[in-house]
Amino acid sequence: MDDSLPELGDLERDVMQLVWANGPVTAEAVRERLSRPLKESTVRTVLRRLEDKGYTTHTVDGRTYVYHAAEPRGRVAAKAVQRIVDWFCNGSIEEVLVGMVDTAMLDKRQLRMLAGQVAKAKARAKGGKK
Amino acid sequence: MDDSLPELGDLERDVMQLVWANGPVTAEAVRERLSRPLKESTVRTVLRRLEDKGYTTHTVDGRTYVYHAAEPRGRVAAKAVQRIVDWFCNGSIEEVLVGMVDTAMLDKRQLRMLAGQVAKAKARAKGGKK
DNA sequence: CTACGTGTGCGACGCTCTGTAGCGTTACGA
DNA sequence: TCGTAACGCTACAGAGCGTCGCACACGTAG
Repeated sequence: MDDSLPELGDLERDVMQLVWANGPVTAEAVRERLSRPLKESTVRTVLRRLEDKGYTTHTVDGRTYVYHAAEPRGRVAAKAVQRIVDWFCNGSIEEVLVGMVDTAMLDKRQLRMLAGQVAKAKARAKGGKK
Repeated sequence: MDDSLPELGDLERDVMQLVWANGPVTAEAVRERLSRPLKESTVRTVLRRLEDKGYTTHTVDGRTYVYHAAEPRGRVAAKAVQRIVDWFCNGSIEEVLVGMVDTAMLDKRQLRMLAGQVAKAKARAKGGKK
């Protein structure tokens, strides 16, 4: 698997959010929705860097680049978490999870819901995952 | 609560690991256990920066500084995760959790164990939480 | 009292990453 | 053929991090 994407800066993060939120987008589209008023070249540079880092891919429509998220948001977030767990290394996922519960990030409801998702994913995976 | 600690660089991370692993430590102690051979001043600088960032605190023993982890590892990891969830913002914890399950980071067993922890924490919290 | 060793903080330098652009180039559409 | 709209490339300044050297205290042996 293609793991461990490089970290992102603030602007890059914001842009990714837009990419995820508004389906495939063009540099212009991103620029328009950005809170800060930036030059197009700036946006393009960011988009390109994002692609270099493996966060996006682009297809060409006429002479316009259309950027797509390379991976769904949830997956990327999961990888980020994965990395945390990794450098916490010896620290098992459990340790982190416990920490989360301890910090009241997770409550019973979410856990229940999670269990449901697990079951679903499990079933799905049984069929066609590697 | 004092949330959101600054991010750490590679060396800083390694040092923190040592601090967590080997109880309170002195700069010398850290230096000795570090994989890379670094000058003491380097280690001290890192330790100091770590303290600035709020990851450690120090007490003085004679004229030697003894560094302690400001927060347990699990808690810090949880906060890191929290931050991911935050900048994923709209993205609820659920989304991330689902991503984890999807990436096979979490399996049923861990979920079950987690549920247990939740219950325990819940009970404890019932008494004195906000 | 003085000189030495040990532990400390501070300031610095080089490198990489990130935000932010300007510019030169190229391919349609009129 | 020319103007315009995209694009990529190169640049540049500021921040963060890894790495130190150096000057300054303080306790202790002469």
